[in-house]
Amino acid sequence: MASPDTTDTARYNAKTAEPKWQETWDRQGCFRTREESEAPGKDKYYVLEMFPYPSGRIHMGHVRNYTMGDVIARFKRARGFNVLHPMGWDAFGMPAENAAMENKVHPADWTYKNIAAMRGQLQAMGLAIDWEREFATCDPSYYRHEQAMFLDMVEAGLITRKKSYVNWDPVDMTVLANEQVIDGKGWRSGAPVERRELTQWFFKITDKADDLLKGLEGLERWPDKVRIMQTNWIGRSEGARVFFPVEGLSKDYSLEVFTTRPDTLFGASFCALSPGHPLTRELAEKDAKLAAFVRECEQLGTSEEAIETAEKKGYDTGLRARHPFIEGHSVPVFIANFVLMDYGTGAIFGCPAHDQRDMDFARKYALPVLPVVAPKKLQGAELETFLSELGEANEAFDGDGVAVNSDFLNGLEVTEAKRAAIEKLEALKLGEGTVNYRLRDWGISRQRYWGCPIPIIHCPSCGSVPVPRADLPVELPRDVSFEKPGNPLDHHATWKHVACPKCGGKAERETDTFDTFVDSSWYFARFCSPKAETPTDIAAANYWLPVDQYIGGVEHAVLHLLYARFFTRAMKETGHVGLDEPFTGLFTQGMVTHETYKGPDGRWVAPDELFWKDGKPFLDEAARTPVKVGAIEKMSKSKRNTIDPTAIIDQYGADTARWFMLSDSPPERDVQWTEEGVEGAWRFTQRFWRIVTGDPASLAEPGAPMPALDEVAEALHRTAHQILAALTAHIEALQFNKAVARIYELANAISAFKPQDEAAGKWVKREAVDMLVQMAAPMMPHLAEESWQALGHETILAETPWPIADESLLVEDSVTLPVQVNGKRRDEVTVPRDADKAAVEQAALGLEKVRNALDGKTPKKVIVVPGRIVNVVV
RNA sequence: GGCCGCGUGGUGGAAUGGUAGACACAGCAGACUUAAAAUCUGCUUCGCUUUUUGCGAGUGCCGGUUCGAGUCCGGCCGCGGCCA
Repeated sequence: MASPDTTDTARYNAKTAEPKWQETWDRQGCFRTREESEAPGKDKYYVLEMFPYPSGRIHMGHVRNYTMGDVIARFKRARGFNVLHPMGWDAFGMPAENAAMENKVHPADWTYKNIAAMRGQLQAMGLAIDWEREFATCDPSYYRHEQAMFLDMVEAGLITRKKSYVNWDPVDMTVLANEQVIDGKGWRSGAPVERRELTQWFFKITDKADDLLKGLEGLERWPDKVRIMQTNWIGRSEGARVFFPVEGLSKDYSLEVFTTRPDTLFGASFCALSPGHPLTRELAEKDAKLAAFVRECEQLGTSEEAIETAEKKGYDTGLRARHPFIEGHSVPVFIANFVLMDYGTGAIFGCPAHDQRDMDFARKYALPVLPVVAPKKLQGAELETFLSELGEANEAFDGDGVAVNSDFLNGLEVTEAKRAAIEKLEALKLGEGTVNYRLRDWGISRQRYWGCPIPIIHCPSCGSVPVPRADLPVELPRDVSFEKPGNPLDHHATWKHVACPKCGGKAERETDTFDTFVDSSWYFARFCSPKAETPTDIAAANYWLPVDQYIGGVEHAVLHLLYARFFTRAMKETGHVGLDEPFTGLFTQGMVTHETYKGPDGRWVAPDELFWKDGKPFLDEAARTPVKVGAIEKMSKSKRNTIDPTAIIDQYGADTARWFMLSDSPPERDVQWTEEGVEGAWRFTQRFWRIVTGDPASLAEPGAPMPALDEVAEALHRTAHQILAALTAHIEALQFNKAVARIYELANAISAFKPQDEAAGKWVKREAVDMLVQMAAPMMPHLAEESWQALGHETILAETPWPIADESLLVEDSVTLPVQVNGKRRDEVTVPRDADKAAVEQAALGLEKVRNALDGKTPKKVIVVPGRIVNVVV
């Protein structure tokens, strides 16, 4: 085939056209944001794609994400909205420090260099972005406001400092996220990870758990999937706190446990404490064996999964806990590795018959298994059998049923029994009904350099003292070394030693920095007034927020989106914004995938290293070494199945890449990158250009008055307006693949158009071609501008209003209805649109094929759905 | 194991309960060309029928609701995601 970068003048040359139009848009300030006062009578529209981490190069996922956002931005602008469409950089984080350690480059230099490279790549995509609002979260001019808000939030009681377990890498001397722990070892050092207790800063997100849960109900333009994931993550569960007085201690002590199943209290056969429980600590001080057991537990990771899959282990303290309901009965107290200090009260009671974990534990330590719930339908002998089998079983029964062996609860169904048990506990003052959440407070301390410093000074006499506002920002020191393991801020010679702002005595800075999720929890608000002297300009924030359409990967369904929702509430409480929910519309796009290839040595082979012969890939041109085609997977460096967007843009142009990313696959689903697909997209850009410019003499002058239309001209006229209406609805609904199909349909209709009357033909073809170009503009903006100009228009398409479909052309005068006999299609009948049912029925029954199908029988019933279908029932 | 989503041609995918397969990719045939590429035209769910006309089957499987089911309901099978 011809090379895409040919200079043939009959071809559309993306290589020259694209930079030209990018420069024109830039020079004319087409995408500069208009403040409220500059846009009277316009509604605002804020479209935002999740901002990228500056890794160094954009990838196809970015291309897909930013193309979708750009289509919306351009479309909404053409539809008369005042649009905010900004871009920035999620610029703090570990990869910069890794690069510093590996390549001896300063994290700041590495980051800003990457930003410059990626900005250039994004600009080559021709995005309708207001670059004047760009910022990076590692700019002190950004993070100073984050520090100020942190202090506001400390004052507002939204933040707490407490101890918590972390994954500790003893070699790198750093805290690891759960996903950095692989098989219990640090991902970089390979050293066994320890659970360690550190004092850290926390946002009190659990205080807002109910509010965050309720808020989800109002987010109607969010995918249900994401709302369900957040609901599960918050994990609200109703249950009870129960007190078990402990015997065998020198003091009076009641163990507080949380349970979602107070109805199974009569089946309790032990209590278990978390290794981190205060009572455990106390006991461990006098019990070396217990202390050793606790240490062993701390070798385990902190993730629920790690704890869940580990072998259940316990340590019998010898203490007994008195049963709240059964006089004179007590159960043993264990320390158990599967009890989480962070969930509930850090202590449970075990009812082995009705909880699998408790069952496993009971069998291991030979504890009794007493069934206290049975399926309702079981009676007499069947019930006896069920209960005795469960008593011997290794499988717990956690289904619904009625209480048995449970004194005053007997016969009550689970829900009823829970309520009755709670009432009794409250009457006995041995417990109460309570709500527990799976959600934990958001720990934001990171023992790392490349993050926003926490603006606190620790003074031996005054405690944790906020850095005075006048001293903000607390800037990261530039002169740091990554030679030593651990946090460079912690062993910096001078930075951390300061005078206490309160007493003036010797004090030390907090050397932890913020979790980068903090940075991304408010950037959308900063975009409203990126240069303001305060974190937000409240008027600008009130105007632009909420984000009307937010677009990003589903991998952020829980953490980022939940934190941002919390942070917005916290900003509202501290007076920085005026709303609770930052994103009214959310769209989660699918991944970009590609085939994978494996060479004979089992190593992954990149697509551009292949030689194709007879549709099969080889490692060499002579086709001697075959390559195995593997699964279609998300593009990733490790599988070597990535395609570099810049290479594609160089070869085919940005419009081709954009068009391909929008074609075929529904945007929420994964899209497979294929060579054929991108070739097809490129060929269409050329065909588009030929349709528009191939025969200028066949088009009327722009703005020419409409002549009388003959039948064929009228048909194209209608088609164009119908397609316009459909495409407009598709883009509104973010159904880009369908919008693409409509463009093809119109292109096909124009190609197939055979005018009869010359004047009418010229006029409707001009209209159809103009519309085609305008409709394609959000998706292929450069090609559309070039076409628009070639069509003789004086305006810039980026500033031209969206065309309006003529409603009267959307309905046809006559309709063709399928005619079924007994639900089977036999023929079709064309009738006037407003024909009454009797007339349609008569026309349908008169059809020869229908009569044949009836075979002389009399119709029992004829169903006529106007404008839809006729069904003759025999 | 729980929750959620998805199963439609060779492929990606269309289809307010109303003509299943729009649109595209790939493939095949033809036109143009010395030839190829590009481009243009046509065909392309499967089976039966000599081609047409036509007939039959068909949206993972089984059943149900309905005049009518890819779509709604119940049960199964398979795949994917999240949580465990």
